[in-house]
Amino acid sequence: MTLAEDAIAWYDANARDLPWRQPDTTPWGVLVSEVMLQQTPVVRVEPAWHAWMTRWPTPAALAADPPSEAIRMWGRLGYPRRAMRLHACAVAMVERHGGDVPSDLDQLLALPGVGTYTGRAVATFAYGQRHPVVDTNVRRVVSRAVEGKPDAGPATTAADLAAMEELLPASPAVAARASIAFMELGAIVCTARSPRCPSCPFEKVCAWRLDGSPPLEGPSRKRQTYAGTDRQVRGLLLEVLRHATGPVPQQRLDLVWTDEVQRARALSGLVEDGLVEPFGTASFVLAGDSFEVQTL
DNA sequence: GAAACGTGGAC
DNA sequence: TGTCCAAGTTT
Repeated sequence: MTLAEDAIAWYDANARDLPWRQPDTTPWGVLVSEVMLQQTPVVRVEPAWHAWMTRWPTPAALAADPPSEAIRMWGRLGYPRRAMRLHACAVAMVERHGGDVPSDLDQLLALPGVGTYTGRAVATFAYGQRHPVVDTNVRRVVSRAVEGKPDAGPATTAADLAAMEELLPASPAVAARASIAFMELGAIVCTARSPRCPSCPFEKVCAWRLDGSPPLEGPSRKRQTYAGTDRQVRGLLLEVLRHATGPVPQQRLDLVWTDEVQRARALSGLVEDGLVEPFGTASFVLAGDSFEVQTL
């Protein structure tokens, strides 16, 4: 048995029943799920995906609404630029591809918000093509099982794709199955913390396991703390704008953060990013919001 | 290639 | 309680 075959057998018996994996899911549904899942856990994506697909069953439906509605619908999934790019992506698909999600990898990669992972994921899972699909789960599984390292180092796209290519069966359909199986394995068994090795189909062949599961050595790279960052301030500002039923006066936004310099920087950042627009002289709205001018 | 970019749950 | 982590992309 190859690693891919083991993984597929395990997947067939243990895969989660996720809505975007249903056979009747459209390529658009797959694309939406992939974008929502970028850095966001499955449990938070599921309800958001259902709501999104109900409101906008096609790219054309989303493209017909302003980006502000996409940003609102995104809610608290995080990284709201993804909502904006998904909207831009829908507009681009209407313009370039007649409202269809393209099946060609290069055309996918040319869309806003679609990078190396997402493009290959859609080409593979929505269209059944044969491409290595490498996300953080796959990188960790390959790193441990094949290379014997406790965890994947920094992403090296070309090398990561080549490593996964080595493990991929020849048949496109089976290769797609292998990719989703590796991802699922990394998500629920070969996890970053406390991997469930006794439940792993690779337990007897995993290079890391055979080496005694050595821990990661050296100090872990420091992560940026969230509290007090511009990101937090942007989040607070956007939260107010999402709930707005009209233009939000500057004075209202001033309440979310006391540091004026940082507050101004965060707001101008949101405007530069295209998430927020000035409205009149001293108010702001989500990009694309068109409120009636208030009359006294 | 590093840094920026949200949010919430688990340990 | 604070750190770590979650199907990445863009600049």
